[in-house]
Amino acid sequence: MKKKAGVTLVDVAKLAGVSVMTASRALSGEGYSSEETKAKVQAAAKQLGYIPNALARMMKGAKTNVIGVVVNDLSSSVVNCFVTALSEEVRKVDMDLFIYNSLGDMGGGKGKRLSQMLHGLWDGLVYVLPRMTDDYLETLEKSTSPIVMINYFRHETSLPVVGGDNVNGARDAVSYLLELGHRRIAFVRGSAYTGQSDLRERGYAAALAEAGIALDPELICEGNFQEQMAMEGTRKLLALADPPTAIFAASDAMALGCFNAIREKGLRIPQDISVIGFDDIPAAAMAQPPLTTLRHPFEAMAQAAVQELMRRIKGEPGRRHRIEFPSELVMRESTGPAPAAMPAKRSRARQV
Amino acid sequence: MKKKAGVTLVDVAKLAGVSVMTASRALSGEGYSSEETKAKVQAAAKQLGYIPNALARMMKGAKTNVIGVVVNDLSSSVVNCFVTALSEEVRKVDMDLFIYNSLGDMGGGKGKRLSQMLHGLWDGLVYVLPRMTDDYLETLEKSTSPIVMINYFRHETSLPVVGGDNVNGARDAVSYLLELGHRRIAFVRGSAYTGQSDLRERGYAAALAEAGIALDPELICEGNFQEQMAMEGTRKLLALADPPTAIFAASDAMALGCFNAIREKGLRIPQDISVIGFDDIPAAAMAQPPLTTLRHPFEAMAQAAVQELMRRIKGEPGRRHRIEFPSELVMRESTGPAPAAMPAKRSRARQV
DNA sequence: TTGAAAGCGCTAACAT
DNA sequence: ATGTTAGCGCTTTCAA
Repeated sequence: MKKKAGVTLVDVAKLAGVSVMTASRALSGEGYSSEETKAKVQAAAKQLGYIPNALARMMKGAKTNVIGVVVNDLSSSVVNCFVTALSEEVRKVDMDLFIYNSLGDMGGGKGKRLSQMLHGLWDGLVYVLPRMTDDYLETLEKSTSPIVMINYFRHETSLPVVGGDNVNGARDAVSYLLELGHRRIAFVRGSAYTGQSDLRERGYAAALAEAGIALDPELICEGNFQEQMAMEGTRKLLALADPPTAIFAASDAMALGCFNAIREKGLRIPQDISVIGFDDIPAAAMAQPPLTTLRHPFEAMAQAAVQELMRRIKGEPGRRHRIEFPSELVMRESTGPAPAAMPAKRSRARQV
Repeated sequence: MKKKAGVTLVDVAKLAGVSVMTASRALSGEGYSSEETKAKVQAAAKQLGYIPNALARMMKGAKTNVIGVVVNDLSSSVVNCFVTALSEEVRKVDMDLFIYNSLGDMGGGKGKRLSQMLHGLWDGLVYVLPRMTDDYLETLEKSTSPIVMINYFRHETSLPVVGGDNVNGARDAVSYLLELGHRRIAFVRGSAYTGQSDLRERGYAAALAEAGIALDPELICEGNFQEQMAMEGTRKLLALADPPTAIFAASDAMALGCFNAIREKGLRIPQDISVIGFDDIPAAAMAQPPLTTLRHPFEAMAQAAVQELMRRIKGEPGRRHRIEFPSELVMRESTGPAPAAMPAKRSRARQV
């Protein structure tokens, strides 16, 4: 296989009886060319089944008109929501979008390959909920390609970050539960990679502090943003001597895991126990009962990310280093008033 | 911006005091080069922060080592399962994988752009559950690039197709319900794009025919593979004078939609009504009750697709034109014996 | 309006 | 073990 089977512009030009350059112009519409030659060239192109080689075109102009999105875990609903929103935004600015699934491997192992792909193929990159080593982040910061991150709070970084307001979102969630009369409110953590879980926990602690309720370490349970682990954690929570009357899960997926553990025990949501999530993934609205949660403005965030990226691609200065979007409390049916407390429990709850 | 900011191999070679070619060899490890120069060049590359331009490299060898996956709807769980499985398979053969989300637009509108991207960037393409116009399919068939499709049955095609055995899977599903004593079995259709829904419906019809039960058009309801529409359809099904005792949904997502409508009516699954899905997406196992369904062997199918694609990329003849994988019945808790029939209904059911 | 030449960054093939 | 030449397919000069 010496030659790539494809038809090249040279072939088209030859058939049309013009120079390569003329053919190029006729097909791209850039520069001048008579209607006549244009028609002739287009006919030739069609006849030969000519398809321009994207690579070669990209090599010249520094622009590829492609934006890359890097994710670690495509099966995450949140990631999915962002990717879908980004796809639509990118289309609006007339670029193409390719998604690269690093399968959780960013910086370790073969991560090197990714950072190589990084170059030349894209005009810019969006990292969605990235999960990267510190080394990798450093490499990225040094890179000259335009980069924007979505929801990365693990470290301070010089890269632009578009994110939700996790602290205030979480505070709102917990305040809402407090208003409903809950006092024993559990928190299910997510994994630490993006730093979001920590912020949400901070909001949780802040709301409790404002209400004068001491933090009970028993009520904080480990999680990884996924259903399974939240289910296991909730089982333990429910087995506590003084179990919570409400659970704030750091993600909707985990909130749905809580649902399962709660039902398993024969308890009702929200009569016996309230559950509130974070993110507002599609499954939240479809759950039984529909899940109360905090909504990320996915579309707005995607738009901001793309705009910021385009600005950098065009060489304009970035507008802001960090863009935060407030999360909106979506009240559905998984939250309700705290159940009337039993005397024994009441006394224990008060002791704090 | 005349020059791309990036450091090129020329810069590295200059700094290291060697020729470009030597630098190339030292970095790639191909061909001979002394340890000394290798070290020198690598140091220079590191110092300058050199990143090879993927594009330029691709232009030479006809191979890009990239496989593209084209999907219409990334938010579909089934698509997601395939993409994830493909990502892993592709990694095993040491290629990279990029995902292109056509957002439902394949052949119409800007579809042209996609088919252009097709060229040069990829060594091969996998279309997952494609949703394309006939024109587009024809273009693809004429294309010289290696292409494999997953679960496309809409038309006969010369392209290799890796697919599940929809007819027999559906037949198994319905046979199972029949064994459980169900006689009024509804079917919720999916959208027609890939042709899978039709095949599943055929299996449904076949199983009923084998059991000597006539098809009741009232029991067949429209759907689009998604939760919402199945929910609406199920409401109508349940409002029927002689409602079904079991529902076979053409996808898990729809089966979960059925769940909602059933619960809404205060009915229990599976005591009052059984539900069976198709695909075995992750949410199926986590549902309440866990959903009985037909499992696609995602991993095996992804592997077959990648292997077939690699064979074509390497210029070897494709092994098979069409590779089918049987679906496996996964019995969970959403199916149970048919409820004892009421006299009135019994008689109607018998009339067929 | 068209054409010729140059070169993007890299590597295969052939020298040295 | 290293350097030189040439060329991938296209577009950006510049000249006609």
